Amino acid sequence: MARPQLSDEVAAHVRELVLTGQLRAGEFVRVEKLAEDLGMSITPVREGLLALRGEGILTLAPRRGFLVAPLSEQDLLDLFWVQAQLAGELAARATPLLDDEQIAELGELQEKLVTALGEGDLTTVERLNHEFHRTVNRAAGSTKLAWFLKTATRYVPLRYYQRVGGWPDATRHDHFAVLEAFRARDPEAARAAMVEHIRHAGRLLAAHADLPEDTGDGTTG
Amino acid sequence: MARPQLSDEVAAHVRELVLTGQLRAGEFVRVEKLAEDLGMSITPVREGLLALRGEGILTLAPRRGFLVAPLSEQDLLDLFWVQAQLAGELAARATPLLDDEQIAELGELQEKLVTALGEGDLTTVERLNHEFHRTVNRAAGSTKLAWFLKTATRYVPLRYYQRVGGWPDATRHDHFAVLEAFRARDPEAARAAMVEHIRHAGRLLAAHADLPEDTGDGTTG
DNA sequence: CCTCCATAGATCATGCATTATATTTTCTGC
DNA sequence: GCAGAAAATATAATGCATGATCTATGGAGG
Repeated sequence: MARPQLSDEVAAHVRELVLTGQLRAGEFVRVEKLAEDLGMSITPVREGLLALRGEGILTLAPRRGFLVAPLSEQDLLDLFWVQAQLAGELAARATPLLDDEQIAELGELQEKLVTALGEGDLTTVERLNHEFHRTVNRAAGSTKLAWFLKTATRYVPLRYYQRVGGWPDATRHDHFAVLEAFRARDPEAARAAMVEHIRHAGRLLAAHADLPEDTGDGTTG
Repeated sequence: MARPQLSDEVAAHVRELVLTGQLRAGEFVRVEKLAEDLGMSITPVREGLLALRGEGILTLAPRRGFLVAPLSEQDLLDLFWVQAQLAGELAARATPLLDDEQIAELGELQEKLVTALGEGDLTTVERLNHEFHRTVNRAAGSTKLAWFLKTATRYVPLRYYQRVGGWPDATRHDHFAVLEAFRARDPEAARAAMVEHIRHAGRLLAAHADLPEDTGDGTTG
């Protein structure tokens, strides 16, 4: 697979630029320049930017161009609130659906995570964390909830968690609580543990990111 | 404004086709045919379809085309669950932010709604319902929560509520409960009333729509 | 049953018309 | 004659149409 779907490449590229602060709120995203930078024509670039508008990351001023939507610290907390509610519901739903084998698998993932953390291999920690959550969310079996969760998660830059102080330790701690709830087959405990886990991560990330306190305008696009 | 953004027109058009069942799950959406039907070129059509993929309504099979994503009755209930959580949170946040004037305005909207309902003017009922919610959601002042709510709401076909038996009466009843919570300045009561209102609407809509019980596959796109 | 080829369709590149913004010019009032 | 505003022009970038390329599918032939 050489380069499937150039527009996806554009979306991923620009999303990173925005979330890492290389493109700042209010700035215009020039189609032609992007096309040149990425070595492609403007058509797929425009398509990718339209997709990002759909994600709420860009806004479109007709005949003026695409510009970066404002993102305040409160926005980030709100996004994590959404993530927490969704991940909590998925964990609760997954609880009665997880069989012994799957719970054992989650336990193994967590063991590996602890090991990697001991070795300071944060990239592996982040990968295992991702797998842990993916296993839970798939088990819950709700396409639409998973879709919303994925959308909320897109606001976290790639490979970002490992750079956030305190996150790896928090993850180790929080996952044990989630696992325990699964083993006890207690859906509401699983929900509570998962909600707390996500909000925990959100607080750490919001404190780490350098964002304005609030954007002031209630623009929805 | 003659025809701003053809791709938006495409997205709205196809969204309606899908949600009203004129395009069914698994069917391919042919770009060229759509372009001819709507009297435009294939470029904006493709752009519109990419936007719908971003909404989770279509999926993209590379080099094969766009096809309608499956939507089960459970999916619809899940979407309303999301809607309910978000609308509830927004109502709770709005409660301390609404001033007397805004609450009075909501009361007036509700009075007009009752009147319109008495006259059997369901189109006006739906419009007033929309205004009622919009007022609350704007007052809450969270761009991101509002964005997710809007996205979840897009799965309800336009002018659909008025065709759902029992919805108008349910709305009249439920809105009073929400209003009372606002007047009592009780955020949690407002949340509970709003959650119940949305879930109520969701149950009615799911019962009205003719959808498969479950799609079986856990495809997320 | 496997291979090769024809065809339909998606995907991307390019070009043109349209529109918003910046700049310059012209007009008006003092 | 000069300052400021309004109008006209120039420039730049979007938005759409068209055309070329590439890929996946279905069927004929081995």
